[in-house]
Amino acid sequence: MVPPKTIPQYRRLYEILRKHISDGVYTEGDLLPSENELCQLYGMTRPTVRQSLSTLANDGYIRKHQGKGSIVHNLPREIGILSVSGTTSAVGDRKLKTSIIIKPVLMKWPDDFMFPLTELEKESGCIYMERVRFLDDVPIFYDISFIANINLPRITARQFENKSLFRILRDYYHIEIKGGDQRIKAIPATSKISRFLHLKKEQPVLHLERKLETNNPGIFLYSSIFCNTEKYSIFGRF
Amino acid sequence: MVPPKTIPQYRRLYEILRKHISDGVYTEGDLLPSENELCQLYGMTRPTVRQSLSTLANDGYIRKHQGKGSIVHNLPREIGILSVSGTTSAVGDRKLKTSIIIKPVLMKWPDDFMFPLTELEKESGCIYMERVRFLDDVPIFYDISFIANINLPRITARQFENKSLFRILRDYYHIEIKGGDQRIKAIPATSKISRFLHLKKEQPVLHLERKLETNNPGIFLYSSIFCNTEKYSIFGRF
DNA sequence: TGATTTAACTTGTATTTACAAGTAATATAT
DNA sequence: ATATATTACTTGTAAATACAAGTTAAATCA
Repeated sequence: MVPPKTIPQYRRLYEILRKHISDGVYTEGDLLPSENELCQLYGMTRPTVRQSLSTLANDGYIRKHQGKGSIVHNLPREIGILSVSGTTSAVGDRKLKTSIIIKPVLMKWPDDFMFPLTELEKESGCIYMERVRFLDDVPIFYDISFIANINLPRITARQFENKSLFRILRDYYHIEIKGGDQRIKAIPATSKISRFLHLKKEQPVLHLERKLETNNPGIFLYSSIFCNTEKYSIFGRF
Repeated sequence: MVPPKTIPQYRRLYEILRKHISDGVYTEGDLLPSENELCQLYGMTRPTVRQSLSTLANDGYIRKHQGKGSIVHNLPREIGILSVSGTTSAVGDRKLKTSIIIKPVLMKWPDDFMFPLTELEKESGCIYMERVRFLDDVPIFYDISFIANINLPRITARQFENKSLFRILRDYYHIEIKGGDQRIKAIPATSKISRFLHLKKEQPVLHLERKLETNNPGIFLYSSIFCNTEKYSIFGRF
């Protein structure tokens, strides 16, 4: 479905080590093999290995200490669900069940949209959808997503039930999320939000407004996410 | 006060470019000089220049596009105040005025502390302080800070009025913040919080619980921050 | 003119080499 | 036995080099 790309070596090692950490091969506090050992083990040179390790450190999986080594720092993502920095960690996503509130529809952009739009985006209209995501049958996220209707044929006809929006975009349209900005606020739940998240009205919810960048320079994915943080928190690293 | 250290070249270039961006020498959307040009301009090799640029990209100051170049992305930190990822950006700190609620005092750690503590930390007791930070005379942050009382002679006697806690720690005790974890929640304001942040009781506030790491492996700085996000948001990048 | 190819850029990935600086355990001297 | 110095690790910084891959604009061809 997607053209097979050659994965860079440093990325390969990154994925291997990340998997080992989340699988528990290495656990909290463990010392990773030294950079030179990793070079030998995986047949790479040190700069390449270092690129893997610095990405891992950036995403919060390890801490590097000069003279000591790389120490595993597996913060409890499974509970924290959503990482604020670093890759949007599909880790926590595994346990999330998604239910579609409004299937993808084509519509005009809202007036006073949360982020400024380019002319191209404005005149293209947007694909709109609403979802609620559950953890252990408790609603945690109420997501509203927007994406400009540019080069997305038949997207409103796709099956979103089991696949994430990210996967649909990647598999059918070769659109990959590369990063983004977000704003975070605490707001009182509106009646709509409280209904979807099973909360009382006016109860505090976390509101994230995100602009995600893709490998296609003109195409952004916008989302407005309301989180029930009564039981779970959002994690971040810096 | 602090022993002068040699600053790495890549760090030097990072600071120069960061300053240029926040000073407006380069503005949003501008193309930075190419890597090779920067090499010539500052007499470094490309790997060194690239290290500067990737740090800038990580902190959200630029976006890199293969084949195009590095594009300035100066998100409005001045309004956003506090960055969630990246260096804790003293940028926004400049405009913040601090008022001390409780001067640093030595006390026992609270029971049920927000993060697990080491034995050494527990038996050392903690330095405790409370502050409120204002932007344009509007209270934005209510900070509660904890730090283990290890190798911090006379800290309770220091003048905190104009200096940030970070600066005190760095200048007098050679303690540098290297990174950290945080949890984010939306909670209703308690009466205490609402008083300090000039909000109504039960109004939503953002609650950040942070564990900051220092260059001293055993010493962490903990803080519990309550944010008034009515007018301003917290920014993040990922 | 208009479409296509080419060339000249840009950043991305990777190797090799060298030395600096921090850490920890071992060996040595007192 | 206790400091002190050495040594053998670790990661950090930096250079020089090469080619891959994406972008853009100029040159070429129809």
